[in-house]
Amino acid sequence: MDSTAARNILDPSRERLRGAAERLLAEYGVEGVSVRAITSEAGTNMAAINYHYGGKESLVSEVFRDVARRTARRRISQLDLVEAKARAEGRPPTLADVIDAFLTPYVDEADPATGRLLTHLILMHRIRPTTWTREIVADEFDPLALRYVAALGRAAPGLTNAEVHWRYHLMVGAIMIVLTDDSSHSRMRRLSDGACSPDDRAALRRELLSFLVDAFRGGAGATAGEGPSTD
Amino acid sequence: MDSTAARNILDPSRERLRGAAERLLAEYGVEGVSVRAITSEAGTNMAAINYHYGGKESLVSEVFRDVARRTARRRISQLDLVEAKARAEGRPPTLADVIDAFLTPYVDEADPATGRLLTHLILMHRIRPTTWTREIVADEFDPLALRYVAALGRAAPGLTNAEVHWRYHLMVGAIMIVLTDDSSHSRMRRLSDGACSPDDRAALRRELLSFLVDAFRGGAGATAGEGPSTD
DNA sequence: GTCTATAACACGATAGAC
DNA sequence: GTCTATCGTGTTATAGAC
Repeated sequence: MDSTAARNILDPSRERLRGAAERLLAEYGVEGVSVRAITSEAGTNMAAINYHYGGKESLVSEVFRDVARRTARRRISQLDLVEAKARAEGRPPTLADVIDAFLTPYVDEADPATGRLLTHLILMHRIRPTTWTREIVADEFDPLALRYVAALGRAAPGLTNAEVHWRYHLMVGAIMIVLTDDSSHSRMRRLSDGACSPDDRAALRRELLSFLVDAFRGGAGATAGEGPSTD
Repeated sequence: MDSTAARNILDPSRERLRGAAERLLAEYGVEGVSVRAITSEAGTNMAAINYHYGGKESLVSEVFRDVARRTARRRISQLDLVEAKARAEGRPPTLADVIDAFLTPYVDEADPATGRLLTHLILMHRIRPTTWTREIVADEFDPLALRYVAALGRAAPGLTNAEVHWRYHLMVGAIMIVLTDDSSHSRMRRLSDGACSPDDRAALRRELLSFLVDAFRGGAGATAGEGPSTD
């Protein structure tokens, strides 16, 4: 058994392609990565990508689907956790509990590449939706979203069902923008003269949480009356 | 003077290229539109794009810069308006006034293409920042952002300077996500079973405004105390 | 100032040897 | 299962006629 054979058994080229694609996609995005770059990073030849996956698109969609599924699972189990805890204490989960559960898989991400792939997928889908981004979002995130919308609705009884839906999406947008503030050229750091930085994960979590809790709680009675004065 | 000359005087190929680029970029995005498509739409030959603009990138960056500048101007003048009105009434602008001024150029956009170009620019910059997206955002939007941050800070005295900065960016994210919910495949409509739709511009404005007013007012005293129960 | 024609290159996909 | 070599198509950029 020569060394090539040994390497291939331990880490066959199919898996190496996946790993390479995941690394490169997180850094450069779909349009920024060629099959040549992937196969070169993986140490295989170009044909391998078509042999194992049937084409670039299948490979990247598989990578993104996996990331989406992984994150959705973490979010679901996080919600299970806070709901079980609240039930054990004989109270409904608070708004902060639910929002925090939603945030945790993003903010606590040990592997930053996962977060980047995820934001990349979602923003890509917003800019130019394709069949495969639509399928991934619908398959992997729709059930998750419905569970959270239900939980948020219970925790914010002052909001109508439609309001909770609107605010769920607005929440996702807020999270996306702050997670994609490129830390080496952070716009927020520049504008705030250093007072805010996306690298400060504790602050990020704290600010997101308080912003969102405020945003979801407002509807619970406190807000009536202040419209723009032009009304 | 033949008809070609007449057409060229009234609408020279340089201008036709700009118009074509603007239309196509709004619909298909930078990576989705080729030089061939632009020149074909403009009724010129391929070389014209290099002759007049020096390349595809220069053309698209010029288009995006113009859109950014146009929107920034509208936002600034909208803020001037509410500040003047408030001053005339001897009161500071309310949170709702300021946020509504920020929203208006997006939501009331008569030309939907402008809004699409704008969200496209911003999300593109988030996914894969390039030198030219960075320059446009910094040049055209930074002064605007600082003015709004200052106005928001005055209207929400309960928030620290850093909190206002954080929330400004979170606000932008919320706006972006809801403005890019593709109306022909709206995720929000699907998840809410039709209760929310991005086509309902009045609802969009109303929900955005109430969400954001709640989010910015929360810090003004009402929020202390409710952290996630895991604290 | 505008056009045709084409250069020079990068891309993804594939055929066929091993 | 892996490789080399190449095909066909796309891209931007440019040279040169008018």
